[in-house]
Amino acid sequence: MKRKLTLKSIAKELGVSISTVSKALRDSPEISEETREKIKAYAKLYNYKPNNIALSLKNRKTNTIGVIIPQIVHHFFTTVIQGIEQEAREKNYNVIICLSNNDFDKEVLNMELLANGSTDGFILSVSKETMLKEDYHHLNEVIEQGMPVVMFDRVVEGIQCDRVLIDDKEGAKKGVTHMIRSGCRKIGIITSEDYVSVGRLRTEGYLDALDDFGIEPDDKRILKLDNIDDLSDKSKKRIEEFITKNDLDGVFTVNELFAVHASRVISGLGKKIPDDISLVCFTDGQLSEHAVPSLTAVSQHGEEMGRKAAAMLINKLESPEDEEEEYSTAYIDTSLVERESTKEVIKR
Amino acid sequence: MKRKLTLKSIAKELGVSISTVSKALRDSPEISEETREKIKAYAKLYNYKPNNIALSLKNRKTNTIGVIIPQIVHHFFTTVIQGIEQEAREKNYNVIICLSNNDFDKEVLNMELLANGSTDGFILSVSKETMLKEDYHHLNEVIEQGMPVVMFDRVVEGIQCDRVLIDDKEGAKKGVTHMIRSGCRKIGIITSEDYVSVGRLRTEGYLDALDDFGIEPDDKRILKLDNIDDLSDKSKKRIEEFITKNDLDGVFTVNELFAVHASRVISGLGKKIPDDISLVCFTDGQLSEHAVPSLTAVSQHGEEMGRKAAAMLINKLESPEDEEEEYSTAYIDTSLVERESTKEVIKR
DNA sequence: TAACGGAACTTAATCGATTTAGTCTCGTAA
DNA sequence: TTACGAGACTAAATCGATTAAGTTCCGTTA
Repeated sequence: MKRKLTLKSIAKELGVSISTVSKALRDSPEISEETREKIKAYAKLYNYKPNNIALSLKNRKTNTIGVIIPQIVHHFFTTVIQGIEQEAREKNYNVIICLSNNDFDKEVLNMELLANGSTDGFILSVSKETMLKEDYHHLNEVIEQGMPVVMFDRVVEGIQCDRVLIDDKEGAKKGVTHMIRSGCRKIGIITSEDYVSVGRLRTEGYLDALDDFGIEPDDKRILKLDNIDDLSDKSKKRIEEFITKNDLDGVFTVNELFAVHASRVISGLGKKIPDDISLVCFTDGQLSEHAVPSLTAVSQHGEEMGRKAAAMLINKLESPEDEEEEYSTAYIDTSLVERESTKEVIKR
Repeated sequence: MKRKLTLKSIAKELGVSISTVSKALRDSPEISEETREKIKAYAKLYNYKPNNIALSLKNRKTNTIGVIIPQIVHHFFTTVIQGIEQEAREKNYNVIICLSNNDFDKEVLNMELLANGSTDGFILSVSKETMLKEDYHHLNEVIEQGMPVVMFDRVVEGIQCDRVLIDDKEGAKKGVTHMIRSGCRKIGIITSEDYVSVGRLRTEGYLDALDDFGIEPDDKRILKLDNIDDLSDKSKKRIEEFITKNDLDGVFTVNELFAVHASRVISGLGKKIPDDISLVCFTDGQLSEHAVPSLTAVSQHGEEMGRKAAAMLINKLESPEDEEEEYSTAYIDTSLVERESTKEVIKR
C-alpha cells in the first residue's frame, strides 16, 4: 500500500522545509527558480494532491454543499439533484446528500451532523412532518451559525434564506387553460389538502384558469387527497368514485400518479382519452412520457431548479461576509408538454 | 452571528487547559469529578459539538462514503442510493454522491477529487464509457492508496474489490420460465449488445429457461439494442419491426422502457396482452407498476443491493488493517412480481 | 526528613496544509 | 570596515481536535 504524499514527505525527500515546498507549489516568488522547478517536478512525478481535509480545516471552508431532501426515489427530486450536482461541480463544490424520509427527527439529525464542519451551507426541501410541526429550530440554528440555506419546492415562511420555487399556480393555470382552449368546459381537478403548499397553489391556478374563461367553479369537481407522494388504496378508490360520479370532459391532476390512475379509470369506463375526457398532469416524468396514452404534462424543470438553488447558495457562500444580508425568491417557469391525452387547441 | 464553540473557547472561558476540556468531555478519570461536571454542564448548555473536519484530520478517517454512479435520474440507482444511505446512517457514515453521467473523464475526476481525503472508500457502478475503454487506472490508484472499493451492478473484472451483483441470469430465467409455464412457447427477448454485462447475462438466463423446457432458441427472436439506458427513435423502430415481423406469444425485455414500448406496439397491432402476447420485463419500477396493463416484472431489490454494498464497504473500513485481504462477490436475489401482463401458470 | 506515588492538571506533539515572522548569507554602498 | 537590504530559506503559529509526556502539589511511608 502506497501512502499518500504530503508536503512533509516531499520536504524530507528533497531536503528542504515544508514551507518551501508549499510555497514552491503555489508559485511563490520567494523560492528560487531552481528549487521551485525541482519541487514541482517531484510533485508532478508522484502525483501530489493536497489533502482536502487539511485545507478545509485551515481555510474553515469545506467547499461542500449539504442537500437534504425528503426522498430520493422520486423523479422530480432526482432531476433537482442532477441540477445541483452540475452547478456545484462546475464551481468546484462537492455535494453531500442526506434523506429525511419525510421524518422530522431525521431531518434535524442530518442537519446537525452536517453542520459540524462538514458543509458550508444547505439546500433543502423540508419534510412533510416538519411542515406540519412548524418547528424550524434546526434551520434557524445553522443560519445563526452563519451557514446559508436555500430552500426549494417545499419551503416555509419566516426563515432567513433564499428560496427557489416552481411557479405552481401559473403552471396549473397553463395546463387547465390548454384544456379549456381545446374545448373542455367541465374540468375536474385531483389535488391535495391545502396544507401542502404545492397542492394549494396548483388548485388556485386551476380556479384562476376557470375564472379567466368565465367558467363557474364547482366544489364537486375538486378532489383533495391527503397524500401527494404516493397513491394509497384509499386514494385510488376516491379517484374512481370522483371520475365515475362526475360528468367531466377534462381532468387536471397535481401529479403523475393521480393522472395515471385517472387514465386507467377513464379507460375502464369505456371512455376515450382525449376524445371524451382530456387529461393533463403536473410533473413531466417517466410516467407521463411513457403512459398509454402519453400524458400532456406541466414540466417543472427540476434540473434548472437545482442549478438555480446551487447558484444562489454558492453566491451567498462566496460573497463577502460583511455584505448586507438580502434574501430573494426565484421562480422557475413551467412549460406545457403536449402529448396524446389532450386535443388540439381550437383555432378561431 | 454566533461563532461555533471550540475546545479552546471553552477552556478559555472556564480557565482550564484545552486538554482538560477534551478529557473531561470524554470522561477521562484523570479529571476530577468537580471539574468534569463543570465542563460538561457548560458544553451542554452551549451545545458543544466537536468539529468533524478536525476529527477527520486527526483520526485520518472521514466516516464518509463516496458513491459514484452513472446517472441519478434513474429509478434503480435511486433505490440503491436509498439503501446505501440507510445502512450508512445507521453506522454513522455520511454519503457523498457524484455523478459520472456515463462519462469516463468525469468518473476519473470525481474519484480523484474525493480520494484526496474526502472519503474513506467508494461504492461505484462504472460508467458505460469506462467499460468500453477498459481503463481502470483510477480504481487501481485509490485501491493502491488503501481505500476500499465496492462495485455494484455494472462491475468489471480484475479489480481488487468487493462486488454486489443482481443475479441477472437467474432473474431473467425466472421471468421467462414464468411465461413458459403460463403457456408461451414463442418467446422473444429485447436485450442489449453483449458488452453490457447485464444485457449479456439476462440473455443467457433467457436461453437457459428455453433450454430447460426443451424449446429451441431462434436468433430471429433475439433483438439486441445498443443502448440500455434510454429509448432512442432508432430503438423504437427496431422494437416495432421486431414485434411486427415475428410470430411471438411472449416477450421478455431487459428493462422497463423496452417493455413499455413493446406494450404500445402490441396494442397498436390490435393484439391483447396477455391473451395474445405475454410481456415480462426486468426492473420493477414505477413504469411496470403503473403501466396499463401493469407489467409482470423481475424485481431487482435495489435497496437491498445498496445496503449490502454499504455494509461490505464499512466492514472493510472497520476491519483491522493487517487482516488478510479477501474480496467477495455478493448476489442479490431477484423476485418475480406478477401483474396484468402475464397469464396464470397452468397447473397440471 | 527525604523520597515515593498518585491525583489533577498542563504542555506539547500530531494530523496536513498555509502563512507570517524570523534567520542567514551575500553583495554593494557609505 | 560596517551596515543595509535583497534573496532564499526555515521556524513557528494556526485551523480544532486528541493524547502521550511532562509538571505540580500533597499525603504517606521508611
